[in-house]
Amino acid sequence: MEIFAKLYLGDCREELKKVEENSVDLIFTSPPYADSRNKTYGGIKPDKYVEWFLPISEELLRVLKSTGTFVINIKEKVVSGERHTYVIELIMEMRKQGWLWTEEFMWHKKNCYPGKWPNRFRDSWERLLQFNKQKKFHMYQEAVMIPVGDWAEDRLRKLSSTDKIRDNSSVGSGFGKNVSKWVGREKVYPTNVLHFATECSNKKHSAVFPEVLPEWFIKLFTKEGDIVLDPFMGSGTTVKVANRMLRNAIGIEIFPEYYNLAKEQLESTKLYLL
Amino acid sequence: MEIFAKLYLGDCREELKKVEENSVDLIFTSPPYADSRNKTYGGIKPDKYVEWFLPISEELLRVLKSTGTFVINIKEKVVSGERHTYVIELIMEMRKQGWLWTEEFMWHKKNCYPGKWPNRFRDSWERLLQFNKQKKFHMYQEAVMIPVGDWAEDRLRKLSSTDKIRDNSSVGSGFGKNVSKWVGREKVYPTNVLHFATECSNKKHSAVFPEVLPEWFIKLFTKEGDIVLDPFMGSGTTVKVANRMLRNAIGIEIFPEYYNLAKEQLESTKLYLL
DNA sequence: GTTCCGCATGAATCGATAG
DNA sequence: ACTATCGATTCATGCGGAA
Repeated sequence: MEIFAKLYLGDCREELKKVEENSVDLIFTSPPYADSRNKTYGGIKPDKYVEWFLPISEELLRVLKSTGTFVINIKEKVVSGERHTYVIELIMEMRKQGWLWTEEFMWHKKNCYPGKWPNRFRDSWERLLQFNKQKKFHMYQEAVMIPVGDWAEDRLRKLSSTDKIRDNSSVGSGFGKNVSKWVGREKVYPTNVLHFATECSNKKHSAVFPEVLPEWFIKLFTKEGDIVLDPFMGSGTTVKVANRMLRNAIGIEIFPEYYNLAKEQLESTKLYLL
Repeated sequence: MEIFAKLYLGDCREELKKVEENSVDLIFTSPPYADSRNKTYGGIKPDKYVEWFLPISEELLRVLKSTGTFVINIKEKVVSGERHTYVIELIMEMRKQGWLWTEEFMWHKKNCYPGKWPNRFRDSWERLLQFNKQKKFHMYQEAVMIPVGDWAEDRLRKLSSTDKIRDNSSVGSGFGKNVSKWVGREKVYPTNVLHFATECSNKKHSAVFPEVLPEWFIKLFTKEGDIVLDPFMGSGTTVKVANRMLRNAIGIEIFPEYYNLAKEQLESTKLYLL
């Protein structure tokens, strides 16, 4: 099977027009949060966030297959002591565009940012909003089943990325090495709460989310040969994981430095696939 | 110290009028979810939920002290394949009433209800929305500190003596440099994600939330002798826990059977206090 | 070849200070 | 009064070099 990765350098509001309608199986993305990544996206103000995003979600609605899924990773920031409402406003407005707000998954970040304040604790969770175009969509629940018992989460978390790469070819999907240890164990379906640590530490580039996050949703909502889109590619975590899992990938990134980084990483993934 | 428990039988829209304004330190409640508990509040339809709740939150705003906190345990249900929007609409509307949406805590239900559906997984989290009347409110963070993570045990135990002596002034403000700061520390502040199992005991009445849930918020937002209010008392979990923790309690319940159950349970708590 | 330890680094938030 | 910048505060993780 020939797997492609199409990368576009530019503003996704423009670049998305090049993507064919009803062609994408899964959109997984983490758009710049309000007031962050100022240099690349001009630092969207919280009050302007919905207005800024709606034209993009309109395009995403166009390119997604009717059976496809859109998963967006987002969290509202605190503005003058309050949680801002732009995320929940966005949900309301996207529904007016025709999106169905199917589910809200919870990403529990085990290693959240530290800090102490007189009026709040550390924020250790983010939203993963699932949107669909219709009630019936493709979902491969068996692909993300987990062994009974809570030890599984720990095992998965501690697998190094090299371990995962090495064994992917033989297993075809996901978490590789430890699969052998699951044989004979009873498996259950997971819940809508995901426990993953962020990848910080001193790598050359640290992504905003760990590879296991897009991996989980790619397994759940696509099969091999499907098309995965990330309109805010960043350093290309989603695209890279998609290709490794034998899904086609489309990535858009406005910032040349990130775009090039993504391209480099894809090269090494390609070599691995051969 | 004399601790009271005032229980009212009736519709909280009426009974709340009997509560003095600016008198309550913490409101902790889990209102009937849309379409559930049909017999008590007439089975509020999801589309009417906000409209139904706003007069109540208006009264709650009146009775709460300016330094007090309102915590509401709620989760939107699925209606025709979508998460309904009544919860996020409620947030928007309560802000118009003057409430500040300070924070959204996450209750991760470790043993959530079993089940399987073709297009979604088990729902294992609920929202705990924190509202306040002003930016400054009472919060006793030290009361809910938790043991430090396992990482510390392994690592700090073996710190060399030079590491322990090393002063931080020479290195600047780097937190990581200064590991010695963590020697002897056993407690850290929690995050905004709470991991509590639901109580599935075989009592006659199963509460909608475990006792540790109101306990955690009562510890965090009140001190002994303060007043805790639950306008949807149910079988009285919040009221009972409050009294046991030497906080005064006010509870309102519309359904006589629950009201009586709460009264019974309070009697035994009283005996315990003596 | 393990295990152990030093260390940088996070989608943070508040309060004070400065323009 | 309203915005921009800066310092202070705080944990958990994985990499890489050392034992």
